[in-house]
Amino acid sequence: MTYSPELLKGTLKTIILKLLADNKKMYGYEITQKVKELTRDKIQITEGALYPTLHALETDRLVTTQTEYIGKRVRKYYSLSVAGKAKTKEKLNEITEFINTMVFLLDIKSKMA
Amino acid sequence: MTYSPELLKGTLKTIILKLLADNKKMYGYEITQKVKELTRDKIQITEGALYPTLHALETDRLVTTQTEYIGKRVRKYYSLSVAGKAKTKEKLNEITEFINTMVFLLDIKSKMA
DNA sequence: CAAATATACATAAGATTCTAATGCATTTGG
DNA sequence: CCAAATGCATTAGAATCTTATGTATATTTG
Repeated sequence: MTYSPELLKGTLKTIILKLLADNKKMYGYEITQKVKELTRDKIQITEGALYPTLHALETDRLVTTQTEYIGKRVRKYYSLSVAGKAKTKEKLNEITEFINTMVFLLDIKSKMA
Repeated sequence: MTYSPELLKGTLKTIILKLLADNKKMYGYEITQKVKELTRDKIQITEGALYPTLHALETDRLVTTQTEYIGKRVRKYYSLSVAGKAKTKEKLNEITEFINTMVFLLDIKSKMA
């Protein structure tokens, strides 16, 4: 990871929810690869963080799952529930506000449009 | 705190360094009040997080300290060392890159300059 | 003027959330 | 054929917070 890993803390759940909102259904390994690809290797989700988080989302009924077999190998797909979609909006609003606050507080110049 | 507290994790050291870069010398309580004021109460630094972090910065020689007495009450001022100034730049670059990555990944509309 | 609030430092227990390590099994590519 | 990739999962330990507690002085307010 390029960043100090502690910066990522608290953002993982939101990242997963956002990806599921955009992609309807994804499995764990696919999520790690998608994040790696989208961030050009800058964010690498570790399995020790990913799976417990996915299980927590399931426990909280924010996602539903369906297991498929690709040959003999299992693949567990995750999809947002209705509650999950609401939670995603909530989390995205929260992180947006947080980022705006940090940008102001730290006087960050962005390269973005 | 308005945000989920876990979002703040990893940002505290950078916030403190940035304030010290802008203000030459500050004491602990002053830092908490300045952050509260600048973020309109959205970020409240707790003492349990603040003082250990200040002590860690001192241990790492990123800040120097001087103690003053206001009447009988002690006040411990912190100032950036040369190494601390370099570290501040480093940390600000890191968090800037991180925020840019998150903005892209989560498709956030930011208010960045 | 007494009591509440604010100022100012500090530490400790416990919660949360991650990384690193480990484990198991299947599939693909050179 | 065998190393790397795919795919799931758990656990020990690290890092970084919150909440609670402790101590003391100064100021504001009813």
